[in-house]
Amino acid sequence: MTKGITRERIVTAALELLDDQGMDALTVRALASRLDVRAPALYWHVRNKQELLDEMATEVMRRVAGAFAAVPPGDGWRDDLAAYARVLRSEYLLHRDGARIFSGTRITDPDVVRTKEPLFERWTASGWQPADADDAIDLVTAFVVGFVIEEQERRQAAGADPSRYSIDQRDAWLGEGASLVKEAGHLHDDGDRRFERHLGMVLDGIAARLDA
Amino acid sequence: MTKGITRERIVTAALELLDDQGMDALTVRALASRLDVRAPALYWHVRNKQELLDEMATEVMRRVAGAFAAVPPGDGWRDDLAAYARVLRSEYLLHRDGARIFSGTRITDPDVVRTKEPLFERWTASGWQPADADDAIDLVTAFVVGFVIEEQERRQAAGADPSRYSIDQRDAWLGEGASLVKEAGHLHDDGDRRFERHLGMVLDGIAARLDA
DNA sequence: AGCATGCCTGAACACCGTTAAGGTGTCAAC
DNA sequence: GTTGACACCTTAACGGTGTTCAGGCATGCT
Repeated sequence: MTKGITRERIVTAALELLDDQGMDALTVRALASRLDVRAPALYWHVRNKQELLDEMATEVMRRVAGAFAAVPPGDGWRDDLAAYARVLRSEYLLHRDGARIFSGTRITDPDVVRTKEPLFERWTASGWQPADADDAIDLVTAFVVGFVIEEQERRQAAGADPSRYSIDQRDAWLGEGASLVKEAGHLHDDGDRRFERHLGMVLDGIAARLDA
Repeated sequence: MTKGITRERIVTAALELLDDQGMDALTVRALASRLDVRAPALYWHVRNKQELLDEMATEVMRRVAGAFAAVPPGDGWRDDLAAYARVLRSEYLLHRDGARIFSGTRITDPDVVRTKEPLFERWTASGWQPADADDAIDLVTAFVVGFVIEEQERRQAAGADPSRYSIDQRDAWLGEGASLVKEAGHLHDDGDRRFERHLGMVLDGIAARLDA
């Protein structure tokens, strides 16, 4: 193992540690140990733990931008937005509690923000105002964040206590009555299909407002 | 100050402490001190800090349910959903980092979940399937969560470093080019109007799929 | 009177993020 | 070839965290 510690190696090791052991185990000491180094060594490269977390979030968004750039341009804004939503979700899903941890954090790298420019160019060329494009991206982002937070919480709770998400268990927990709430729970699906269905509604809503 | 500590008093005191001082200051010792008691005393009433956080989240959702129940029934599902979205947002906004902290946490009180029943009754009576109602509520919830997470992050960052969100500062940070991204940033609005506009799009999307 | 039980305290443990002071290696200058 | 500067890492330590444990008052039941 090479001994040179760099800011980038710290960030990628931190993401690995997060995935392996979860947020609580992401301590400075554990991270240092994974890099074969003592804890204070990290403070030479990073101001403090918060800066490390910001850097991790930026790295995740960098990967989102990279993965999105690799997707061939779609046939209109709807394809583009759908591709962005899927990329964002899958990048969040790669990391434990990814959506909760990495959403709403300040991006520290301007290049990541600038990847939006080609999108804006395409959309304005087809008649959108920049403000519309901004609304559309932020709305889709908000939806994905909210969706994946709930998705990951559900997944994690099911992993920790499988009985918890059994239908019978839930019905019993709900007690008497509430038959429609129970019924809805029985029909509740998970995963990609649900995501695509909800995403479709969001895109329909954008279309209703902004499409000519 | 009465000396009897109860689970409820702990939870409300914890919410107050969170609002006053923020998440980092929400320590077991500080909370105990606010209740005129030493830290280990709390462990008689609460298993551990995680359970306390779950209980806080449930309390917030209980207040959402209460506030929503106080709203007169709307004229169709769209009014109901909009009212729910507004109540949820404002309850999140009441607490520092509310959306990030309280979203996607397991609700520990079945009564809170059961408040959805009357809504489901009204909507199915007017033609919706229970699965549709479930989709609609969850989609709106996801949107509100994502929206408010970003809203609170922005607000907090602006408070900590006002220059950070100045337009000139941002343009300089973005560097050369990216003119459309910059322009969109200039037009970006905040607060209630933005929320209502985005909420309207989400509801339009639901209407496009589920309305007859 | 005695005993159990409910609720709280004091002391302690292991671990956390972070800082301070000091060592080792590398490389440039003289 | 020695000296000095600097980058990078270590050991030691500080204050604070969540949590546990043994004990200590009250209160109420037998």
